[in-house]
Amino acid sequence: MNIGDVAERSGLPAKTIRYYEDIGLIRPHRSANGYRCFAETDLHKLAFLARARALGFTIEDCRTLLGLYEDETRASADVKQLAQEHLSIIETKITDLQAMRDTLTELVQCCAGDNRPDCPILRDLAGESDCQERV
Amino acid sequence: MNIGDVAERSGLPAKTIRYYEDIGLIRPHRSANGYRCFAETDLHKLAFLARARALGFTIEDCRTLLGLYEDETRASADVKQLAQEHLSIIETKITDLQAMRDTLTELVQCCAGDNRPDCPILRDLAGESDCQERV
DNA sequence: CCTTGACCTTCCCCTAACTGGAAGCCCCAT
DNA sequence: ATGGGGCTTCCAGTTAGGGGAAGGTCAAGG
Repeated sequence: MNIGDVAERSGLPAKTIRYYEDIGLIRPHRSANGYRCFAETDLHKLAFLARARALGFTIEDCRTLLGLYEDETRASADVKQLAQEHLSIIETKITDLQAMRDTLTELVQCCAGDNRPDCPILRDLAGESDCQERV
Repeated sequence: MNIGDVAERSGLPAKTIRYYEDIGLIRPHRSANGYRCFAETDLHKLAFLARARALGFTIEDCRTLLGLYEDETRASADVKQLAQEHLSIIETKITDLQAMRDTLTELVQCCAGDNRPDCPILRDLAGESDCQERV
């Protein structure tokens, strides 16, 4: 398979696949003409990577996960721990974003949104918090 | 004030403050010795930026917000719209992260986490989804 | 046989928002 | 005058690729 084929079948852009080779996540063979030549196992790895990335794992996590996947003597505890650490990072991000969302929602609700300059959002950013004197 | 003072009072690292000058968000004066010399208004702007950044606004949003803040003829509708657009970006991120969290949580729960190699997390990533045959 | 277009290659620069570090000047205290 | 801390600029690196240029390759059509 050429890169275009695996790109289509894995759902990853060709650029991304070249990048993954660059950083050593995959090692496709080369044809006589210099083209990358992908085997089924390469495609399988790329699909693995695409799923792991879609779950938000970093590239380095993906490298570790691939290594564990190929290591028949792995302990599932190692995989689980990696996933749990990633999970807690995600939960932190969710919490942070929810705090932003809550504050922003309140500010937006307080803002008239008309053609006058008076704006509680700007007042809040400027440190003169009011916005209906929230307790 | 020197940069160390405004750094402490604004809560922003000196590096960040220099960066903000670099990209034109602030324009502190210079003392005879070449040191940046910050006025109260500069400190005020930095605090404004720090709050806007903490709410997740991009630097370019911050630039716009600062401009609106200093424009006495602004319409609060412009501020509100910017905030609403940002809010919807945040909500999208939250939704995406929650989907990741839900999937990961399920996978982690299915994984024994012992010293055996069998692992539903890796099976899922490899495309052989099982994990208690979720409907 | 030649050309055209699609595909492939490498290479380099660009992103956001900083952070780290090196080399060197300035100021104050001892 | 010397030591330490603070200040300056500049360069490089971070994540995970994306955009695009310059050029090689292949199959089909005229």
